Amino acid sequence: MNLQRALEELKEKGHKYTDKREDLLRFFYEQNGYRTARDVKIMMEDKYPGISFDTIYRNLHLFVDLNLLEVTELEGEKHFRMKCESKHHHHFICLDCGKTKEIHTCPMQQVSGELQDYAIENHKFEIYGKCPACK
Amino acid sequence: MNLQRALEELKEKGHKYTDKREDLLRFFYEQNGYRTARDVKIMMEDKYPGISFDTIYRNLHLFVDLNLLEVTELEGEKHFRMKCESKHHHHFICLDCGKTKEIHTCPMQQVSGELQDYAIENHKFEIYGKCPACK
DNA sequence: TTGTAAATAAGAATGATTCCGATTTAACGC
DNA sequence: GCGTTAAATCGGAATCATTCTTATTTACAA
Repeated sequence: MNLQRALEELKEKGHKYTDKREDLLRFFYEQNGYRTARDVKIMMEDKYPGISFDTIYRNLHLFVDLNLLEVTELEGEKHFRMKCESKHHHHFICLDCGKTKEIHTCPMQQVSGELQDYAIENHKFEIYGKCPACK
Repeated sequence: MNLQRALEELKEKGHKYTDKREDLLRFFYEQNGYRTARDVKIMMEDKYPGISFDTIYRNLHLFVDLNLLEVTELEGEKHFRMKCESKHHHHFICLDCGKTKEIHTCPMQQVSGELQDYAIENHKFEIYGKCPACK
């Protein structure tokens, strides 16, 4: 899903187009890593001085609901990244720069047998460390 | 490791014995699930009215450092549980009651090949849902 | 028993996130 | 284009988890 398609999706679901939303989405589409609300604010303040955290969080959560972004919790802070289009996978996350690498191993098939009477809702498999550039 | 052994460990590392520390550890040893600092405070207030969050957090972190407790981040809050003694494994976590079930599948062996030039520091594999009792 | 460093209490401070009331704006129909 | 209206935004206060600070208390070794 590219930026144009994402913006159409927004409209189809009855949300309004705003410059801020386009720029926020573009920010995530232009990188391959997790970013915090604070990162977003710093980036947006160039063009929109005085943009409020309320706007940023509201939109981040909207985009997560619309499945345009995904979120993970790291060091007491929510981190967001563009939603991957490729088939189900997990991520290595660089603790320095936030960049990610896809991991195409998922242990859930082997696990299901161990959880017969449990209602599985979701799962998280993440690997943390330093990417080659930050090492 | 049982409660007595944990308390000895405390002393060996040069920390003092206090009733609060014993009760805090016992609380975790008596259950099999993740609990928040708030949960601990509520439990402790019966016996120690006016116990401060500072004391609770300080001790929780001390016990994590001493490898007596482990911690995970869930819904914007840190959750703690007794450190498991059995060999490396992961957990199913009930989103209602916090109780856990050990998962004896770890995908890290298969993954290492995908991360040749990366410095892996740690990883997290957790499954979330409802346990049989809460379902 | 006493000295001292560790532990604790109480409450202020911090940092991320959410809420609220007032204002602005996108989009729709005319 | 113009007016209407619900959605979006702003600015700042509020909230919630967590940490810090300062003064006081306590465990325990000598």
